[in-house]
Amino acid sequence: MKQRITLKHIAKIFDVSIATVSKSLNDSHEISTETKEKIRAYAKEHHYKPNSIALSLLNKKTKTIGIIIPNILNSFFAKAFVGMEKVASENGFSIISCMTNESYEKEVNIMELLKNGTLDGFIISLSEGTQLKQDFSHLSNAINEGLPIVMFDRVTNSVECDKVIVDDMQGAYHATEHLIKSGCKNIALISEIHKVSVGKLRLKGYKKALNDNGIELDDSLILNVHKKDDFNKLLNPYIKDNKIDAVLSLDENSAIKAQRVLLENNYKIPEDISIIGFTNGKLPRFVTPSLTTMSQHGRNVGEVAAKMLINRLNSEDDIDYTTKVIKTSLIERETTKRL
Amino acid sequence: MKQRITLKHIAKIFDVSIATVSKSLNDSHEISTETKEKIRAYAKEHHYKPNSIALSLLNKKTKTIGIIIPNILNSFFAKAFVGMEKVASENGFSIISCMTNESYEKEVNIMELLKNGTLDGFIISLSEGTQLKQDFSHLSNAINEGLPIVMFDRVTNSVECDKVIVDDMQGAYHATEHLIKSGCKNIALISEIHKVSVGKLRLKGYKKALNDNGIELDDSLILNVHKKDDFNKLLNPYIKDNKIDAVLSLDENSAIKAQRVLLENNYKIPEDISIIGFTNGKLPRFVTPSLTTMSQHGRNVGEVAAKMLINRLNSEDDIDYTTKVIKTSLIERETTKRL
DNA sequence: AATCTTTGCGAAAACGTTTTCGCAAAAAAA
DNA sequence: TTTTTTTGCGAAAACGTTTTCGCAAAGATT
Repeated sequence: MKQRITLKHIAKIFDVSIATVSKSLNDSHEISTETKEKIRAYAKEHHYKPNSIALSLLNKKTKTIGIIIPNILNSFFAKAFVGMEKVASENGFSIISCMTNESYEKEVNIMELLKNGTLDGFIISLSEGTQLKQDFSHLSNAINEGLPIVMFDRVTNSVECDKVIVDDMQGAYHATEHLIKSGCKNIALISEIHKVSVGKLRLKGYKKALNDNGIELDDSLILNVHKKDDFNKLLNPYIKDNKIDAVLSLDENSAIKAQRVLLENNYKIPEDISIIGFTNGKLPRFVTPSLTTMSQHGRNVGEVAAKMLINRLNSEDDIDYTTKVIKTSLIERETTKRL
Repeated sequence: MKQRITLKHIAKIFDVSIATVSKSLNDSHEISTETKEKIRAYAKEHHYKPNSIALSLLNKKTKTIGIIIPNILNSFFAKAFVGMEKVASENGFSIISCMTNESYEKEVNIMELLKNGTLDGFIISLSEGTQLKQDFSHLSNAINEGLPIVMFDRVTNSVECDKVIVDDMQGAYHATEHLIKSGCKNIALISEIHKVSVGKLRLKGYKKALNDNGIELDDSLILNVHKKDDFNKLLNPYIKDNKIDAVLSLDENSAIKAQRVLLENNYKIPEDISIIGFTNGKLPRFVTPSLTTMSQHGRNVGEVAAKMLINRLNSEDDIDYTTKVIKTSLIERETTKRL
């Protein structure tokens, strides 16, 4: 285990000061070409790399951003993460990442931990726990301590900062209207995410679309489910009486789960019943029949969020906070009728 | 944008030296209770947090590990990542993560960049590019510079370090044998990953199982495919002549793609043809019929890898390098016949 | 009253880097 | 030759922290 080479080492070798070495490596005009060349040659040969910790301490900048997401196994977050990683890496930033597993406590702890100087700023999507508790002081504290935040997807109005959101309401509205236009009248809404902001907005879009199209809202068609729920049981009452002719799922999984149950009950899709889901991962594409979904363009969301943060970090003066809205788009596949 | 509070600030407030402040906050017996209490109270009130950059510089330890994976959208890597994050966070380590997108250049660049002192060690799964190029000097350099590495899944014998691998050969052997025992004789092998170590090992297992069970190897049944290939075209020759009665897929996607084509061609699964895939993400579980897969226990792989690295980092003396093998297990679902 | 011990604190070094400023020697100009 | 300018380099401070050592004052022991 060799010692890492430092300016001091090199200085000793050539019997010069560390200042001279530093300046040589930075190609300062203060140093003679001769000296510069021999020092740079030596440094190169021995793979000298400036210690970035020392630089961070000096410059009070770490060129590192913290990304805090609820769960990387969710394909929307995974895609957003990929987008951020791309932009960060293009701009010479490193990424420190954390998963909150939807826990408020983990979110607070991890942020407290990372406020210790290792980071220049945060990109975060709120955990379910945080959105339930409605306590955002860990976020405002970070901003007060000089650490800018970009919130994406799951955001809150209670914190003033840059935001990147998906037009969830509009997306759900669009999806619902698409179902209506293709002849569906009894559209069940299934959601595992009724507790988070995003879920609420999508519900709003669903309701508005029904209303605008003269369909009365039937509360019994709104199913707020949990991850472990048995979809067979859940859907049974509706299937028995042929009560529904479409399913709009607000999250990644429940559309697929519903589809399974419907297929098992010999429904023809999309003839008897149409399905639209949210979040466009691999799943909807590969399932049979392939699932029509609203794409939230996760990668794009991530790219935009990272750009916003990096812009702010790179700019001298204060920029006004902005909120960017990424448009969803409907990816038509086999679970909906063509209009 | 407030200044972050430092020892110096506090020292000035109470007109003491920074040494006194530091000692007070660390509850040193050298300082009178009175002084300690007032300083600690003030520090707490003003949310003082020691600057970890300064500490890192002092201790030459960053409590941060670098995780380098080809692609987080692959569910095996995503799961491994989750496992690592869990273990790291439990042990007070932060994670800096990077995706190579299978590129040798990106892998080298990112490692060079991160060798600058920000990290205590690496966990890496080699990119396809690196496995093709067979140039591992960026890895051995890291080790020489005192940065331990744990390699997982895609490893190489050319670098001596800790490793966590899946028993790929045994897994493929097991899967193949399972197909044989359920009556299959013409088992097609489809692989998108023939270029990487893991794919080669699995192929070996497949061949050995055939051999051990007295089935002659038919090279025409081995299909090395590419991500963008059209599976319809690809499988057409085999379908036309009913040439195969089973498919063993070595990667995450091709089993699903093959299944689609087979279903479209009115094969009954598993009666006419059985399918087994590798990598147990959401996809195989949700697809209809659900897909029998070899689980590689990604989360477990990740946990073990992180533990190995952290153990090494936390221990004073040199530990011998070890390689841990995680056993795969067959998850029987609907694409294989029950034995 | 003289000595020894304890208590409470500060000075300074160390981690690795960049940068400002000063200064001597060499080169150029007078 | 004397003065001015340029060239080449080093000393020192700064970033924020911990820790070792030294030292004075107070307290305890003779």
